[in-house]
Amino acid sequence: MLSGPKSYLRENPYMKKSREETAETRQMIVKTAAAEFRKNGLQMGVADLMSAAGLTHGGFYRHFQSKDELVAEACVEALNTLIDSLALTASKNADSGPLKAVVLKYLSTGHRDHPANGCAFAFLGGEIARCEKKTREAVAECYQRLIDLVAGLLPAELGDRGREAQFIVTSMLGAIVMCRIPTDRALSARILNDTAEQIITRYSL
Amino acid sequence: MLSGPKSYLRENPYMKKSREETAETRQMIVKTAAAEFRKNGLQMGVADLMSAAGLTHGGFYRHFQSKDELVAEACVEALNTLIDSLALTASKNADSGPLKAVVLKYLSTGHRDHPANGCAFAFLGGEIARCEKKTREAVAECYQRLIDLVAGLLPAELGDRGREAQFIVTSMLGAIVMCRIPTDRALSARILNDTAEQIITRYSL
DNA sequence: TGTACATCAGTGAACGCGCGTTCACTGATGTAC
DNA sequence: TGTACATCAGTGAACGCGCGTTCACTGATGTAC
Repeated sequence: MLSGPKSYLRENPYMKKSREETAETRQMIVKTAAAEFRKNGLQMGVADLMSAAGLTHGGFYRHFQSKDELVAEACVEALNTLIDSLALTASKNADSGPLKAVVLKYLSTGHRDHPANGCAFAFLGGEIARCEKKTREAVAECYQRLIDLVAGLLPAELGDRGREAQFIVTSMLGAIVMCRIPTDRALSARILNDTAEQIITRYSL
Repeated sequence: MLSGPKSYLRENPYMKKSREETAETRQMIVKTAAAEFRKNGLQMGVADLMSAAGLTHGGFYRHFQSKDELVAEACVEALNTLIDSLALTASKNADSGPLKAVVLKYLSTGHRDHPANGCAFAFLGGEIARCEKKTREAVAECYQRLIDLVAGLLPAELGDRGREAQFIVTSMLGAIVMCRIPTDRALSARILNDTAEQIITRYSL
């Protein structure tokens, strides 16, 4: 194969370095899109996205078949990064209430005010629900990952930790969706604080 | 004034019937938009919206200064209609658990599958958060209305009914946002049922 | 009451603009021998 | 090693299309006298 006819060459790992660099560029576009979509919504344009990544729009289709493909990957990237960072928060607070730390981090004004690093379920949920099947399924898998993380932080005594985790996650999600609507900062903060307090009290975190 | 010079005529209620009909048409456009926006998102076009209302796009600006003006009114219309219908459900079930009936109606697959009549917080929340101040403030007032409705259905013994209501509403909201993402109907239904069960159990509804 | 005029909701063509996507081209890099 | 050639990420102009908005026009209805 390695010394085979020309038509086979494309399937072999020639030009390794170039391919690695290309993959890095692609990943950088995905990461940029993950931030920009959360800030501006999924209707943000390909040209603006590429320029936020320091490139011009024409090169976009060297990396992606369509904008939809990027949307799917960017949502998954955004969610996995968020879940990783919540898992890190949990392990950093393993001794002093890991779930409490996760809840307080998720329901913080910092989360509310920095959509670029925030929860794509909350910032883009409505739009994702209108996306194509593949995107929705990939995002649903991330949801499962988040549920599993939270379930693992709940006391083993609890009857059905998955169900409790589901409730905790959707509660927090709803609070972040809602708290971003009012322009009244006090009302907004109250939504976050009330929800955090309810969860912490109910689960004695 | 009534017999004053021409320049004053516009301020008087001449052509009463026409003005009423115009107001009805305008209201019909708002109601159509309230449904269409929830189905397709706020980025839905003015031309499609007007054609869904049985009109052509050109007439739009006889009724609204801009699309943003319609967006604000349509969101408020959608939310008030939803809140009214939940209040009706509560009063119909005044004897047999009004809040339980409200929770089960909100967290139903019927709600999930019929966005045209659904909760604009859940279906459009992320997009509304990116709207202009006026829209966000008007929507936040509707949120307060919903909180007050739910708070009024909670037992008076509860310490802070507003806070409890806030938690119930954001939990339900988060569940509806999330349940619309998976294509797996079983997972989707589980999100709704788990949340309903948790709320009903916790508040002994 | 009848006639001439004014109003204005609704129509459909047109506006400039930005969208997702395509394409001919460039130039840096890797391959062939 | 040196030279001729192939690859392909990235560029920027261009594509058709749909967007929000404007405008000259229409025709039904109301007003003036």
